[in-house]
Amino acid sequence: MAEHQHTHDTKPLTKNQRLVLERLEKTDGPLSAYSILDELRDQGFRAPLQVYRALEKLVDVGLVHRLESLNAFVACRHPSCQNHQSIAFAICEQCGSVKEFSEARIAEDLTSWAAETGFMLKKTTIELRGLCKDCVAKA
Amino acid sequence: MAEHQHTHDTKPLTKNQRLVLERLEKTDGPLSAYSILDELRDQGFRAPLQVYRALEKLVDVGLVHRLESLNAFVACRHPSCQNHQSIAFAICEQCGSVKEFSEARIAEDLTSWAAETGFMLKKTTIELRGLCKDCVAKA
DNA sequence: GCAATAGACGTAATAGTATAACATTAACAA
DNA sequence: TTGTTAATGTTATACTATTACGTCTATTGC
Ligand SMILES: [Zn+2]
Ligand SMILES: [Zn+2]
Ligand SMILES: [Zn+2]
Ligand SMILES: [Zn+2]
Repeated sequence: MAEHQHTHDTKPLTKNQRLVLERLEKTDGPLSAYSILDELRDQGFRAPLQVYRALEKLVDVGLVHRLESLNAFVACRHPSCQNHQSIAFAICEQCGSVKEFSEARIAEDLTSWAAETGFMLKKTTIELRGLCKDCVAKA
Repeated sequence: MAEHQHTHDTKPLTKNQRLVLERLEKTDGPLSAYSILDELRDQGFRAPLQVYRALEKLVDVGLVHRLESLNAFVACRHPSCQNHQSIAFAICEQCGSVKEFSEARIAEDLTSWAAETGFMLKKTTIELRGLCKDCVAKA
C-alpha cells in the first residue's frame, strides 16, 4: 500500500495547489470541490478544473484525503508525517466533523485477507458514519 | 451496527424495486444508477428517480450494496442471509470485479475503536482497490 | 541565444450523478 | 364513501467530474 506517504522530496506546491491546501487547512470539516472553488474566486479561480487539478496533486502526495462517501476533501491532520497504513475516517452525521485515525491491526487484517485471497491491495477506503462523542453527549 | 440485516419480515418488493434488483442480480459487477435506467427503459423506466427510489429501498433492506468509491451498486452476494457486521468489498481496477467479504476481526477492531473514542458507530464503508487474483496472474 | 519539450494554467463545453418539487394513482382503513 | 398513506410519474434542477483545446512559462539541448 503506497498511499499516504507524505514524501517531502517532491517539488514545491504551485500557487493553485497552495491556495487549495490553505483553504482546506483553515476549515475543520470536509469541503467539496465546488465550495472550494466558490471560496477561491477572489483569488482568481474561475473553473472547476483549477480546483480538481490541485486536489489531484495534493491527494497524490498525501496532504489531502478524499472522502469517497461524501465526495469531499479534507486536509491531512495526521500528527506525524511518517508513512502509515490504512487511514480511516470517522464522520459525524450530526455536526459533520471528521476524525482521521489509523489502526495498525486493521491494516494487518486487511493485508492478511489480501494475501490469503491473492488480491493485490493498492489502496483502502475506510469510512465510518455515526455520531461523534460531543454529539452523543448532547443528544 | 444495524446494516445488512436482510430482515425478511418486511413488505414485499414493489414492481420497480423488483426490476432493479433482478437487473443487478443478472450482472456480475457493479452498475451505476443511470446504466440501470438505460437497461430498464424497455420495462417502462423513464427517469432517474425511479431507479434511485428503488435503490434506496433495496440498500435499506440489505439486498443491494452501494459502492461509495464507484458511485455504483451491486446485488448482495453474501451466501447466508444472517446478520453480519462490517461488510467489505475488494474492487479490481483491471476487470471491475467486486468481491464482497466480511471479517469478524475487522468489525471487532472498529467497534472497539469506536467504544474507546466515544464514537457511536452506525455504518462502515470498507472498500479495497487493487488487482484480483485472476488479473494478477495474467499480468 | 534559440528551438524543442514538458508542465502548469486558463477556459469552454460536456458528461455523469443525485435530488427537489409537484402532480397523479393505487391501496386501504375509517 | 372518504380520508389517508404509500408508491409512482414527470419535469426541472443541482451537484460532481472530466474532455478538449489553447496559452504561457520554465527547462533542456544545441
Ligand atoms: Zn492523513
Ligand atoms: Zn458530531
Ligand atoms: Zn451483502
Ligand atoms: Zn480483475
